[in-house]
This record gives sequence, C-alpha cells and structure tokens, in this order.
Amino acid sequence: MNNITRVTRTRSQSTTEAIRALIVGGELRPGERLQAQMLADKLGVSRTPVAEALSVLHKEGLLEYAPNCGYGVKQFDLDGLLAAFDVRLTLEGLACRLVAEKGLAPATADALRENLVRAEEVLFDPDWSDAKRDRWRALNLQFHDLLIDSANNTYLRAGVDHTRILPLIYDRTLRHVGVEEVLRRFGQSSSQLALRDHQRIVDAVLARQGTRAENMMKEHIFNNRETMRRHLKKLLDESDTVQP
Amino acid sequence: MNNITRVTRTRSQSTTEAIRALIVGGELRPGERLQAQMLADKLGVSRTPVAEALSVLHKEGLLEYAPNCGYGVKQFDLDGLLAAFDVRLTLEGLACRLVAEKGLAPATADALRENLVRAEEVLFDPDWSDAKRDRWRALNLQFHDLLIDSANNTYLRAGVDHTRILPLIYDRTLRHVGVEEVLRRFGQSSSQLALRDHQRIVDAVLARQGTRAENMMKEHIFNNRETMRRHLKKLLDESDTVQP
DNA sequence: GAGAAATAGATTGCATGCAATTACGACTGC
DNA sequence: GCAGTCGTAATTGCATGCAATCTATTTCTC
Repeated sequence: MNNITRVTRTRSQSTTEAIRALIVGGELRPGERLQAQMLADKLGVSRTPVAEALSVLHKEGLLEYAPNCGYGVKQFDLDGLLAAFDVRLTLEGLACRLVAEKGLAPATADALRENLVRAEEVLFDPDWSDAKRDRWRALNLQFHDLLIDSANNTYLRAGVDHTRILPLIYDRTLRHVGVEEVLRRFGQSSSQLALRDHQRIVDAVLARQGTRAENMMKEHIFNNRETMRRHLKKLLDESDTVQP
Repeated sequence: MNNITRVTRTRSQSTTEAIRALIVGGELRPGERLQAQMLADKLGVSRTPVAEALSVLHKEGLLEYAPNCGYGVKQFDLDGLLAAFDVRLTLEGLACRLVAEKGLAPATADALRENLVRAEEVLFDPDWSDAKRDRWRALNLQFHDLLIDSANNTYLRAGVDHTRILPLIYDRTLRHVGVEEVLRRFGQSSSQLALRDHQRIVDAVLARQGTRAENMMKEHIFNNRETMRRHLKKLLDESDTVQP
C-alpha cells in the first residue's frame, strides 16, 4: 500500500460531502427522514455510496440512526450548541498551551505573523465590504487552524473538527433568519476586537506563556459562545419554534 | 421512525466490534493490510458489512485508508499515545468542572458514593486476586463514566471514547509483553492510591469546587499517562522495535 | 367507537457481479 | 546492477437483486 495521500476522491467521499452540505445548508431540515433511494436519485449515484455517507455523517453527530429504520437529521437545541462550544474552547485552549510550552516552529510563527498582518490590512481598511468580510472569515479560520495543527495532536484536531459542524449550521441559520447581531459579529468593529485577541494570543505563545495563551484562547472562543447563546435565545423567545 | 434505541444489532455493527476486537486484541498487527474478502470469510459475512466496519474504524482512528488501495492497521507510536492522554485528561477535567458547577443529580451522587464504597471493599480486602483486580478495573471505569455522563455533553463523551481506544491497545500489549510495572498499576497498593484520588474528586464535586475537581482529575489521569510513558519508553529502549 | 391484529407496501441491510484501479512481478534498456 | 515500463492478477468501489424488517392502513373484535 502506498503511503502518500491520494488525490483521488471516491464517490462515497463526494456523496458524504454533498449530503453534509445539504444539511448544513438547510435543504434537509432537522427531523427529516433520509431515504437512501431518494438521496441516491438526487445525487445521481446508487444506494451503496449513500449508505456509507449516512454512516459517516451519523458518526459525525449530524444524524440519528435506528437499525432497520434509517437515518434522520438530528434535532439540534441550544444546549447542544453550548456543549459543542464548551468542548471546542477547552481543546483550542489546550492547543495553545501545548504549542506555547513546546515552542512554535519558525515556519508556523511566520505564518501566524503573516496572518495577523493580512487581517490588520483587511479590518482597518476604511471601505468595508462583503468580500472583505469573507476574507476575514477565511483568515480567522486559518489562524485557529494554524495553532491547532501545530499542536500536532490528531485527537485534538478531530475533536475540534467534530465540534465545529454544529456551530456552522447555527451560523448559517441565524444569518439566514437575519439576526442582525450575528451579522454584526463578522462586522468590522467586532472583528477588530477579535483580531486584538489573536494578536495577544500570538504574543503569549511566542513568549512561551502557556497558561496565559490557554486562558486567552478559551475566553476568545467563549465570546463567540455567548454571542450565539444570546441571539439564539432571543430568536427562540420570539418565534417559539426555531428551525435551525 | 421510532425514537427509542433499538436493541437489534445489525451485522455491520457486530462486524465492527469483531474487527475492533481483533485489532485491540492484537490478532491484527499494526501495518497489516486488511482485505475485505479475507475478513468477510473469517467472520462469516459478506464484504458489505466488512466495508462499513472498516469505514467506521477508520473514522475512529484505528485504521489508515487510501482510496482504491484499502485499509491498514495504523502504526501507533509513543507520541500518539501521549497525545491521546493529553486530550483525555483535559476533557475529563472539563467534565468534572462542569458537573461541580452545575451540581450533581442526587442519583448520580448516590451512584458515585456507592462506587467508592464498593471499591474500598475490594481494594482493602487482605486477599488480593485476579478476580478482585478485574472488579476494580470495572469500578474504575464506572467511576469515570459516571462523571463523564453526568456532564451531559455528547461531544465530550465522544471525545473521551475516541481517546480511550489507543491506550486500551497499549494496555493489552504491555500486559501481554509482561511489563511488571504495568501489571502493578492495577495491583492493590497503586489502586488504593487511585481510589484516594477518586474520593477526593467526589468530595470536590459535591462541594461544588469546580477548579479543584478539574485539576485533581487532570492530575489523576496524568499519573496514568506518565506510568504508560515510562514503561513504554523502557520497552522501546530494550527491544528497539516495539509491536503494540 | 376504541383498541388489537393483520395485511400490504415500502425501506433497510446484505450478498454478489462487474468494471475501474492498483499492486506486483517480469522484462527491457542503459 | 539498477531504474523504468509494461502486463497480469488481484482488490477495491459501485450497482443491483433479494430477503428481513418496519410503517401504515385496513380489518376484526369487544
């Protein structure tokens, strides 16, 4: 067996991604039952890759499953979202501490500094646009990924990925519903505050201050958690039935 | 679709457990390639449930995978083991803090006290036996599970399960190789020390001292980590090539 | 009319055939 | 003697048929 990672993608893999996108995108609603034949027809494949995709998405926590009954999109609630955030902030905090204690690889340190410079350029540009907002979202993701990956811990990486899926769904939903505060979360001024957090975290990591880096990252993500909580709660109080 | 959890087990599920047991038990060695037809014949099923089982075990981190090439048992190293422990102690620490802050459900508190009493009986009985050691192992597992489950966080639970598989493999291997210190880890005197940790953790949780409970649980598991590290390192130095 | 039983329809889970891709060994050229 | 190429055998990934199981509607009983 060849050790290199293949670039080839099997039909099962692309089917998995397609169905995940349908769920995250909201085309498949929570509680909705997923029939293999229907999805197979929709995606132009047979039931075999669909079956494997559903199995994978079940293990990712997006689907419910009962043997001989089939799969259904999980009903997500506020508590589940907060639970995901609790785990994520803990793991990313751990990543920061480990990296700070071990010391950053020079290449990663450069990449982080580069990331901060680019973000500074984007966020302090006078004319703020949707394109700039997307650019910041990408830089924000890259920043977190750089730190997580340099911890060099596959379990940590997997755990973070696991807890990222659900918030992604809520994020899209809330933006779709049009909660203005959530939109503002990726607005210019609040993003500038987030960037200040990023800068201080990098400082702490470079100074090998593990506990400080850990605490700041935890607090940084905790802000996200609380923003989500407030706005989702508000939405729940308004409409009584939320459809994430 | 019925919401209750089914008791029925599909062939895919039992096949998954069977192959996992083969890996954990050491019948399938690291690096060994897993051929679908071979495993299907061995387990008396067709290739379909085997394929799904391999996919699941791949997501659990036990197997390597390359499209069109197949699966192979992952090569585990000391760093991977330590990485798993780092994540596990962090998550179990988090569980303790959450439970302490939220407050224990009376039923769980009773179950924990009951667990400590049973453990005390087993560990301070003058005649120590293999049966008693197994009983302690079960009680130890139950103790940790009680705390994890009462945190009521599926992501935390999944993360801990994920990081438990690899240590299990090493544990079996080391006992098989016959590292006497590892055997002693579940001996009477060291188990008594572990029980003292358990008792203090329960005290802290009941007293709603979140940070204290978190730190003690982390330290408690860190002891395991260091024991494993020392003895695996010793084994590596002796034999130069370790076959977990 | 309400609840239980039964039957029909649909859907899952599994076995298997087949095409696409890969591993592996022999062969050739240098 | 070694690297590169080609051909064959084996293995994977996918489509599909079929049996077991579940859901839903109807029918039967009290």
